[in-house]
Amino acid sequence: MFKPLDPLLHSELRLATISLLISVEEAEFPYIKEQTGATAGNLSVQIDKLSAAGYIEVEKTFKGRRPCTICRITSAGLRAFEDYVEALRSYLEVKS
Amino acid sequence: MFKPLDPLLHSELRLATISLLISVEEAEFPYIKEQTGATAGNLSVQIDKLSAAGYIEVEKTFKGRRPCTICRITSAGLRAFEDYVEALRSYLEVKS
DNA sequence: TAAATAAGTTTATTTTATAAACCAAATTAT
DNA sequence: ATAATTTGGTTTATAAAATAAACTTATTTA
Repeated sequence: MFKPLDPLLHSELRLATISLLISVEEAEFPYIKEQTGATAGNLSVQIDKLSAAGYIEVEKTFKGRRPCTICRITSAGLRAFEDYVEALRSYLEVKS
Repeated sequence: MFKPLDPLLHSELRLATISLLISVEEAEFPYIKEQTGATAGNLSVQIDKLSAAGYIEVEKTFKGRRPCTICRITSAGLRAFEDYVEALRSYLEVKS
């Protein structure tokens, strides 16, 4: 009846982050922070979790001499998102 | 960009419960328990929260001499669900 | 050169979800 | 008849999560 919802994606900030990364090739930490309205600490933690799950890949480089964290969605992340959306349908669709 | 998600509905079991109640006029505790696969304790807690928020109304009666808890969605609950679904779209839709 | 800002990370706190334990009444088995 | 089990829950305790607060290091700007 109700399909289980991947707890890694069923989180407002992580879902927003993945949603963002889907349409954007790659994104830097401050951009994600700005678009989601998250605090840096919260975002840092959630990015770590998405990364640990293999849903995104994180590249830590430098821009000049400032740190620069770049995130990209992985194919596993994309698949997980699609599965999540599919599972959500079981909750949102009107039953006859 | 991303609309906030009502934390009361952004919970697997509470969302399933509301989703069920939308299509069903009313439902008894054991039925919701069976359909959602929840434990009685967990369901009891989540029903209380939905009730405290005014999203459902709970009628505690008896069936013969056994307790019988009947739940119905309220108009506030229906509206909250619709708002939640609308907010979710901002996370699920493909951005140009 | 002192203060403020940027870009994060780490740690602590609060909330939440969930499960475990419990209760009362009714039913079934011995 | 009474002991064990099931039904229909509630209450309390525990585990996990989200979030914020504090901190670090380097860089600008006043």
